[in-house]
Amino acid sequence: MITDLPLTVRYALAASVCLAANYGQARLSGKKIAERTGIPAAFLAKILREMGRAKLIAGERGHHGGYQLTRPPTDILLADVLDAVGGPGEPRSRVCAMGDRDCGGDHPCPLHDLWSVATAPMTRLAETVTLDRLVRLSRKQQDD
Amino acid sequence: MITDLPLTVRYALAASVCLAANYGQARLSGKKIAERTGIPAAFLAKILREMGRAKLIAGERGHHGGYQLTRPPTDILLADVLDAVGGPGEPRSRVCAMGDRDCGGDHPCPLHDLWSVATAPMTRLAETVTLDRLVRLSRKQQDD
DNA sequence: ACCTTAATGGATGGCTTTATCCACTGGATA
DNA sequence: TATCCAGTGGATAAAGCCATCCATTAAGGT
Repeated sequence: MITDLPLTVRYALAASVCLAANYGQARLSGKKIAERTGIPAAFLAKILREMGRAKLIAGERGHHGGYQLTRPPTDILLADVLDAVGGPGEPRSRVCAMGDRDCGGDHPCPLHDLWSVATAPMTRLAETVTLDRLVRLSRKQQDD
Repeated sequence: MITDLPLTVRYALAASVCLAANYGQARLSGKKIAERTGIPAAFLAKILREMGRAKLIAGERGHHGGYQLTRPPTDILLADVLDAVGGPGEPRSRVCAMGDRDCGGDHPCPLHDLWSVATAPMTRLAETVTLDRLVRLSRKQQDD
């Protein structure tokens, strides 16, 4: 319910993992990524462009063109992917869990502390888990 | 970033706490709630209607009309407020953190377990914290 | 050179969210 | 009963998100 991510973000994550699993090998075309992930190709293309602008991936055109991660998957955090498609300068980040505009510091809203604690694991997840780890997890899951 | 709630939800929470703080006293008009919370009055009215349809609050018209909680604040969970304005039948709840449509059970996405664990505290918060508790927290915060 | 492949940029459309406004209804008071 | 107050319902509109399409650009292969 609350824990849903925008589609754009989820697609970006799926595409990143796909590229991470392929790291070191030949480039992956947008079409291939779309096939493997099931993401609508046209929309994926747009998301890949955003990730390219954020220097997270690099696209090469032409015959053996396609996309590649610009850094090894061990160096890319989920937060990097999130920033690439969500930010920078997201609309609501500075506003607290309740409507309060000047929440924080002097006049925290009643939810403030509870919320911070409850959301910390998610933030921490994004800031510590690498693409490499997701790839390894996905390989492990295919074994059973 | 990811931990943001839709404005509608945050306004609903703020209004609920406002009404909870007033529980047992005279009804609160939409205008008063708007003043106290800083929420745009017209938009708040719409949200209050939704909460009314969900039987969370009851509106009375006329001279001393206004809104009241239908149950004591000790009986209302944050999840109740969330459901009132968000649900039932939210769009994406059934889809996992990555794009995977048939994530879960047999073929969980690589993020599945990590995500479940990381989001559990938020879900738990919503399902255990009452409006009464928020009111008591806010009173406490005014003491300093 | 020409054709194919494939990324890139921008235009477009539909849907949802955010927000406002108006007409109507119901209750209280004078 | 006239009038004011205040919730209710629906129409409307602007902004953002989801998604598609097309023209352009660049690189390889023939």
